[in-house]
Amino acid sequence: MSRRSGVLEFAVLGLLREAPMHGYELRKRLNTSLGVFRAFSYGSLYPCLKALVQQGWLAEESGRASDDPRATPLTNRRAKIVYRLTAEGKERFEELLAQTGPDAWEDEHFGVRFAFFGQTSRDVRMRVLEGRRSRLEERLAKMRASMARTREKLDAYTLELQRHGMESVEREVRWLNELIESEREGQGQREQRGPSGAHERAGPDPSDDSTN
Amino acid sequence: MSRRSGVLEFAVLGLLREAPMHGYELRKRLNTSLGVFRAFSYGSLYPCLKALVQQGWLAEESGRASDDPRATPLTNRRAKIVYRLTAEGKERFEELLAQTGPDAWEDEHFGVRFAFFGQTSRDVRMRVLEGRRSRLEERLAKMRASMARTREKLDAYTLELQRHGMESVEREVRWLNELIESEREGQGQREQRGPSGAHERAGPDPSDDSTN
DNA sequence: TTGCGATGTATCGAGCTGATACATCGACTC
DNA sequence: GAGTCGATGTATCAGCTCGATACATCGCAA
Repeated sequence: MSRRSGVLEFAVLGLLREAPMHGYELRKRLNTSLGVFRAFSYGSLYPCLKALVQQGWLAEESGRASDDPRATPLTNRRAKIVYRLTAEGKERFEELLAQTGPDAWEDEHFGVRFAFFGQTSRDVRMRVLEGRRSRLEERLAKMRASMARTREKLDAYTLELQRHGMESVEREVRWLNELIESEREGQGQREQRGPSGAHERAGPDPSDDSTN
Repeated sequence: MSRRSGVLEFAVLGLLREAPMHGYELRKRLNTSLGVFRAFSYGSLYPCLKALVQQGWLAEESGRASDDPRATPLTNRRAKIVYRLTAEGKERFEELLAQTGPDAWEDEHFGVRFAFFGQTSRDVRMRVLEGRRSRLEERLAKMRASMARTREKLDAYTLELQRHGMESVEREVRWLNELIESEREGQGQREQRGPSGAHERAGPDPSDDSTN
């Protein structure tokens, strides 16, 4: 339950806060909603769920189809194990939400933190966004220094790769700037639940309205 | 030596092709030159080096500072172990370079492959670039479908995260398009060693000319 | 009724990371 | 010249993650 699985813990608690769920669905949500940046496997998820139950933050609501007390998840006809957030788990999540330490803006954590921004205060959001931005600016500085140092020695393709990498980071900084600006504008007004139209762009192609 | 370490193997062979090096320097190069996308730790590198020596692709040129035959890396005053590519290793690298299978355009491999584009033929470059592009377009299609399916159910921040993620992928596709176009333009002309000015942008801030 | 893909829980080997240990070197300070 | 500090350099390990896989049921369609 260290660095990486801390993210998983956070995401699981956050998702279960909205509604009880079983492992399979939890994993699907993780890898679609939040999963553009992160992917988790069953090999991580199931042990994590067990650990969270152990901690008392989750409770199992075994949806047994059979009354047979001998039934186990393997022998039982259909053994969904539904997980529900306990009061302690809710507290734990609030606690994690309020944390704005450096962990919150590292690559591994930031995406998931952002996905749950709607459940926290603007103070916290601002701190995380600004922390992330300064983290990326540090990285940019290093990349620039490194490129200045090595630019002559490098292959054209290697250079192009570095250029593209740097542009990606620069782009993310611009994105953060817009978000921060958007949070600032919201100040004093009603407590709003999202970035205020920093991007008013068109949605995905409406011809693709598959409900599949 | 499977999926992931295959990347490390490739990168090590490629770097040593230019010049013999010892582990420490190898790792520095890995995490600056190619390292915008990937990072490798000693825990991966040293075992990999040993395995490559085992395979006969690398040879150790122990730069012993002492003549004492009892000297080991630990007791010796300064035990650099310089690795050199053998003829077999060179062959192996050519073989890997020529591979254009699906592996070559997955997230883990593509960056490193690209960094060594200068050492391969345009045919191979085209296949890898186009493979990568279609891979990303698949992903885009899935993301669009997923967004169309869930857009109403989602929090504004989650949506914004997905939007940003999708834009990142779209941006990479545009980059690939430019590169492919650039390779096509080079067709028939001299075998050129890099992307032909798809990006003529200014370099990093020239005020930062630290030689450090 | 047979086959297939989605749903669902669970485990394992292989591999990677961050931390750490140990040791030397050059440069700097006091 | 003694002490400190950061860079250089090799090496290992606990802990964690992933991809693959096993097993079982369900719904559906040919």
